[in-house]
Amino acid sequence: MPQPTAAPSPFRSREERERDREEKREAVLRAAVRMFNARGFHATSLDDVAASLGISKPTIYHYLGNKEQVLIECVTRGLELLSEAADTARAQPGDGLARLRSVLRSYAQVMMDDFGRCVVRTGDEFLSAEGAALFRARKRAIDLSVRALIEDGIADGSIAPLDVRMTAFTLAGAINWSGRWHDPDGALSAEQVADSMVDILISGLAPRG
Amino acid sequence: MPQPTAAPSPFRSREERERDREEKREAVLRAAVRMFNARGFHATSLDDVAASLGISKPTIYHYLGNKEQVLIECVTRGLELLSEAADTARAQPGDGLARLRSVLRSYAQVMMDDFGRCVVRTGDEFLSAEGAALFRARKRAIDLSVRALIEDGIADGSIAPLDVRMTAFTLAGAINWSGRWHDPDGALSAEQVADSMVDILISGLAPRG
DNA sequence: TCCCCTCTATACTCACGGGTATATTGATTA
DNA sequence: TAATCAATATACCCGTGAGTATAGAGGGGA
Repeated sequence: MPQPTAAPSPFRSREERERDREEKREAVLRAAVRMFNARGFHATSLDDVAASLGISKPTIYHYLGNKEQVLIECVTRGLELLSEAADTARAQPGDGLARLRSVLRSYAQVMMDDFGRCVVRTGDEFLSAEGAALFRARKRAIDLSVRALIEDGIADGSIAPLDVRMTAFTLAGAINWSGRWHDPDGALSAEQVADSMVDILISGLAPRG
Repeated sequence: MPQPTAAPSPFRSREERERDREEKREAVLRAAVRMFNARGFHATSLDDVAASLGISKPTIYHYLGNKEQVLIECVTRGLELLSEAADTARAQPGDGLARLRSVLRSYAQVMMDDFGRCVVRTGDEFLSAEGAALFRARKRAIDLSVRALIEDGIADGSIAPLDVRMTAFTLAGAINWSGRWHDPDGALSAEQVADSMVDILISGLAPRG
């Protein structure tokens, strides 16, 4: 006889307690990433983050090792979203350009989200040597994903024969930057901005003959 | 009877001393901007900057008010170079697209230079309220300059009728980002990179019919 | 029932770094 | 020659913030 969900017991089972813990960890990360994005990593103290959740600093240390690890987890979340966006869109049907368009749109939307923004705003300077190496490796993987797609497009004729490396950097730059200026509470949704940017990048500025 | 320049006196005149002072100030700024770019503003102490010049911290304070002012001077240098690039290129002959191309190239080259890089890497978070306001105002002026150029191009038919604001952000983003990844000691010169990026942005990815 | 494990807080330590008080040297000026 | 000023250093103060030692409260299991 299953328990009615409307009458939850105050006694928590093993899994429930683990889920609670995970939830709290996530809450810390979400609070931290918002403050990092708003004020910068160095200008945000863990006391500030704790206060914004109504808890104290040692509680944060109970869930996460140290300040750098908080940042790394945030950045990792962002990078995972980005990789995911790239991989799922890449598996869709269509020619190279169509798939690239799809990837860029997803990519851009992630960039305007909290964790994506954190990826753009976090320079290698903020991380320890090992952290920075990991960070670079993951970013490189995403870059290679995009480059592969551009190569596909060039091969099938849907993309002009451009310098692949330079094209990837140019696209990434334009899109990354949106994480800097886009205001989530503004008039334009992330989706609208993403679509506009991608259209501009694909069509270019010069009028089509 | 003019002094032969080959036999400089060890006694300095008024102007010479002022020039010396200015030179030293510049040297501090150059050293600082390099370290800020390499390690980040907060991670760079003025002791570090001083040490890299073989001087001590109070000497820096002798030439500049405080740490924020050091950063503001660096950023201002960069913004001045950027404005200059925009204004001179804008005054050239040609249709809107040609002038925009010229502006973007100069802009990109500044971005890959020490002071330009500093502009991209410095978020509002690092500055005090007044500093940030000034910073934003100057960036906005440059943005408006670029938008005006895009509007000119649309008006004269050399640029497709795009959303001006979004186009300006997209272009700026792509170019700003080069300040993050371009390695001045690498194989590609700033000029080469600038030209490539601008070509890609203007022509887009889709093959020309 | 008693112990332990989880979660949380208070209150601390300690290093780092921005900024300053003060002394010194040497050149400029009265 | 005395007074002054620019340039520089040494040695300090002190706030901030990362990280920790310790304690207490309360549920779960033996």
